[in-house]
Amino acid sequence: MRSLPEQHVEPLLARASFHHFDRGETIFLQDEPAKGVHVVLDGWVKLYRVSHNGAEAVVGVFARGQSFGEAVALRNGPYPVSAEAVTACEIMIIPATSLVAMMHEDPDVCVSILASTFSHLHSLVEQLEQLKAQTGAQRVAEFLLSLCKVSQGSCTVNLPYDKVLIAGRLGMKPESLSRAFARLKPAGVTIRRNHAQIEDVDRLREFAEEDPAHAWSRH
Amino acid sequence: MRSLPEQHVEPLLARASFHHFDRGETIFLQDEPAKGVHVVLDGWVKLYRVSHNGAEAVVGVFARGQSFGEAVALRNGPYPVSAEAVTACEIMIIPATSLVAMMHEDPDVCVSILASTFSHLHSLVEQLEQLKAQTGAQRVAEFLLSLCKVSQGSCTVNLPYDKVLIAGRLGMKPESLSRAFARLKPAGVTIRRNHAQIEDVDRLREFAEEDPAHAWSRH
DNA sequence: GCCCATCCATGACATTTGTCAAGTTGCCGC
DNA sequence: GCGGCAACTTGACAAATGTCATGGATGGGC
Repeated sequence: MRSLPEQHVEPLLARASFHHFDRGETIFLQDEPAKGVHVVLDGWVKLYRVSHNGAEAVVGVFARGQSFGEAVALRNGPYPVSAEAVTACEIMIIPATSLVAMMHEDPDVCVSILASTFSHLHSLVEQLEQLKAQTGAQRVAEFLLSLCKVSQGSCTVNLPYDKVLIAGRLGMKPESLSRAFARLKPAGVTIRRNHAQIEDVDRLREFAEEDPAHAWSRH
Repeated sequence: MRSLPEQHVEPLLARASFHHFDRGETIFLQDEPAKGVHVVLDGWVKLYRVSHNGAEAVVGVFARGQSFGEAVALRNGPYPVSAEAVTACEIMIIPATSLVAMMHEDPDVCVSILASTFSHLHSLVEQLEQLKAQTGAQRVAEFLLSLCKVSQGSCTVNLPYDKVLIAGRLGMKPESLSRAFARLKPAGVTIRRNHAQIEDVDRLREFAEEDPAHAWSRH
């Protein structure tokens, strides 16, 4: 939603509704009818699916400034995922009808919405690639790199949410995440509390991109 | 694209280009600039990503009548995935400029495009859920069920493409697919050549939805 | 300060999956 | 029919991950 043309922001804000959610509170559930586009003003939100057997698969974690539910709101369908506040949250909901009205006035709004939807699509594709092509430890490495502001040298990053959620986001159990952290130690990563110290970003990147199949052969 | 309002089909067809691809031929590569929306007229197309270490992750397999590349074409960005003809294919490419022009005339076209993009999004979310929450054998079971036309009783389905691709689509190696097929035998599935015989659809569904963690406990 | 709940790390073990190698099957051209 | 190729299956083994149980650290409430 950040790409929305400036002149349209005001009227949308006027028709939006604002909500507070406490940590752990459900924002909406899978299969509920869509209320509109959700924009995170503050806090963290996770999107997840619960499968038949009860397992939970985290599909995305959203921070301040990000939005979700564009496509589903405009189609007026049911949510394909559930949403839960991971921390206390402020959420803005823009009713689909406002967006539709605006789309009729200015087709560029379509492109903005498509842009946002596309970035979700892209993120899902990346998650799939990582799940299929990387080991747990490598996914953790990528995750740390994505939080890292510098592109070389050393760096300390803050783990943005608790480890159970990080594990879920990366498609593993918390125990596996712990072990993955341990396995990153030789690559120069130290975990203390909710901080991760990276000795050398390039070294970590190399670790993340190496072929898992050949990892053992190098001594 | 099937949901496109009727009156717009003709002008799009007039500006579209048509292409033939042989089996195994590359349709486009990741990071190439997008040419437009691709519609499969005949054959099968796979979308995939190649990660740093060379592993290939299949992200989608498309059949006659399906389209892909909507969002990326309209954003004018690079493809996030590569596309390859799995069988000989006929592909129609609709230039993004035609779509943009049409969007300006009729905002409902936006909704059609969003609908298509959304269904891709949904499919990716489902894949993620399955990868994270189900065992290989269960994913194979779901795959067979999705090919199955009947909703109960017995059924014979045709495996639409070769097993290497099925394995890739389900996030496993061909060897694991073979073993998964073997494990489905007790659930009433027999594989012969490229046909799968399902004794009882409900029984298979039950197998697919059972909690993998408790699978061993039931004798 | 102390207790307790929560989060996290670790170990032992079962299961699953990948890897490598070998064997089987069916198909095609001759 | 025969060779030869490609697709597939199977087995043995190693690595990765999940499961369950335990114990340690941290931080809040009293």
